Amino acid sequence: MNIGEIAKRAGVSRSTVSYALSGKRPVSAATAQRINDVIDELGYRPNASARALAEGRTRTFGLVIPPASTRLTDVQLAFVASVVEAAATHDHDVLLSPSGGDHDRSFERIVTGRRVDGVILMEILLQDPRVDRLTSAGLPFVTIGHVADPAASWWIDVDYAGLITRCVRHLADLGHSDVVLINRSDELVAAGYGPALRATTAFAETAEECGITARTVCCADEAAAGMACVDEIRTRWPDVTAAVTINEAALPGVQRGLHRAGLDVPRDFSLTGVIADRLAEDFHPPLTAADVPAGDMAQLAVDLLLEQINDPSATPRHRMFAPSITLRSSTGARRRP
Amino acid sequence: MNIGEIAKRAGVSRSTVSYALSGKRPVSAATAQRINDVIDELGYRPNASARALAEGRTRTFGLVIPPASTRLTDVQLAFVASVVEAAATHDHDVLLSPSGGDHDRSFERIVTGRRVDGVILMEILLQDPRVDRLTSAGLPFVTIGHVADPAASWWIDVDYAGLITRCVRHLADLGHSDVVLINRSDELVAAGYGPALRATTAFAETAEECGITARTVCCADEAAAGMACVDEIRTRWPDVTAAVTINEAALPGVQRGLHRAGLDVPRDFSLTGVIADRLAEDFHPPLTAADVPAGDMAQLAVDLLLEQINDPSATPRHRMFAPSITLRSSTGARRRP
DNA sequence: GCAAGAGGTCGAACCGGTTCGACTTGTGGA
DNA sequence: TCCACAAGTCGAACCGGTTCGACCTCTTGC
Repeated sequence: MNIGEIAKRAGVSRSTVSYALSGKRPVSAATAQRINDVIDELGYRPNASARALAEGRTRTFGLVIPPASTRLTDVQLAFVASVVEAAATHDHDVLLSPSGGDHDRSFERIVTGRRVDGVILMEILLQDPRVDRLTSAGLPFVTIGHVADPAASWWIDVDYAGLITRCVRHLADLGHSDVVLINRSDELVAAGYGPALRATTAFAETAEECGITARTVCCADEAAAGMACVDEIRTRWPDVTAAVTINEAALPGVQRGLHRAGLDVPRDFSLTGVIADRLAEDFHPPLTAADVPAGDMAQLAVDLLLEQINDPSATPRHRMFAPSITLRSSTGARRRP
Repeated sequence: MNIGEIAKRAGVSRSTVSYALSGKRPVSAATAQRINDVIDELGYRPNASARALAEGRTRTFGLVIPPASTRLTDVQLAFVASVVEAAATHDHDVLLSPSGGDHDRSFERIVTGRRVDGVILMEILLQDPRVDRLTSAGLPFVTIGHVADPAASWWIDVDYAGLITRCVRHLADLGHSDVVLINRSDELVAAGYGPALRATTAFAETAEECGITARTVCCADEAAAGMACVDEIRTRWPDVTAAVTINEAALPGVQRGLHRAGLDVPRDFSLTGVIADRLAEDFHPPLTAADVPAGDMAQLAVDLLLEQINDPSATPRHRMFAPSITLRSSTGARRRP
């Protein structure tokens, strides 16, 4: 069931079979027909490892996901699924590699072992050792989020700053004068996670511009933390009447915390942020939020990666996504007591 | 940066380098030292494709997931993450393949191209063409869920029948006499999705045994359907006071539907079923449910697959998981009107 | 003192593809 | 009529590893 067997049965040489399959050199119609008949009869498909070895490309991408310990958010999950789908349309496969934590062996294996032609890195930090590693290994990659020097690499990002600005303005327009940003975890902020930093800055700036009071709180990526976070907000800043969040995973807890505190959304408290559309719609009430276009981002990430693989000397391209904010029903005018 | 280069610099033959690396034949301490020095200096790692070609094994598993269009449930997501992690501890990688929809090219590529040493199949049907395909290709595989002839293949499953039975008895003990099973989608049931069928049967049988009235309704895997489903239940069978579900994805909608109908859980309506623990805990109120041990299942799936790969003639093994039901606060005594 | 066997190393073959150079044959233009 | 060139095919080299058989040397046991 290898190419030699096909060649023998079709009465041609191995190279002719290869050319018939790839079309890189002309093959007579009669020969091609005979070869195809044999292939169909035997259900032959070339061995991927052999092909990869000879061609020097594996037709596989690596997708580096956050470690399994941190549960994937809805946006991330949608992104992963879409990457696999987009890769499939280009006849490529996707190798998963959890990163951070102890799983750096997996990352190393993929990078050094030449298992993949390129890598998509999720959740990168402003200073990310994995980026340096890929650069020194000369392996094409696209990051979700950008690093210190935006012009030097290929990336896709969400304009967190712009979105947060719009969320804050929206709340200010509704009359809120004390708002809080529910950020992602302390550790992530400390590690230099771009979206968290940009959100913080934009939040503070826009609040000042609108003349309203801004508070910020970090919250681990889990429901329990979200609940605790609401308690913290209530006790530290009882005047806060609205929250903006980029922490999807904490949302169920936030919701529960508000409910337990006897606060109705949006009557007593407004809630908005950057949230996957499916999640935002599933909430009750449905959340006014910036819907991250995970599918489009995945598609583009794959396209950029392929572009880079096909032309290693191409100049880096990138793209900032600025999704619009969808008005649903979790934000409302501030009630004047 | 290939094995020949290492050999040259260390002043030995390529085979000696190979043996030094694999330990399959003894190499003198001095030689080994020299080779390792060179390897460290150059940061050499063997090319995965070449190794796969020579060894006849790729050290990669295929994980066949439901297509991207159907959003993964929490249990499924946890399972995927755990499979990747378990594979990593054995120095294996995981190739993702969405299947079921149009993406069977991806499945075919993985199977026929010998890209993987074995496959883990999620969400299989009682009659599943992919199982036949893998069998005829002679590729080791483990299924999550079992097929018609349980003794003939390797699988892991959750004892849906047993769990549903316990859920129903639990509700019966609490005094409920009209209960409904919120099953997964019509299509899945029609396609012969095992868990859905077993749940249906067990539900009906246990209800009869307990002398209570049982209703069953199918519900698509999404929140909106869950909400519609509650409406349907309320209008068709107003006497129903409790629900058992195996449909995680519909839960947010079910919850919202109950809330809109003015029903408090568990005061007016009890809710239980087979649900990922994290999801059950994040609900309000937290759900009394059978917690599917996704992590353990993933670990075992990987172990079984490796066992099969290492000894293709081994007799099939399987395991039925019967998680216990965790009492939380979504079930309560039926209120006698 | 010698055979048996273990330790250590090498060269060559092999895994299953792709690709290059060369060869043959047929065709059209000068 | 002859040449140039395209079409069609083949054999060999190559990609980067692993593994087998053979060889040499040094112990060890009888």
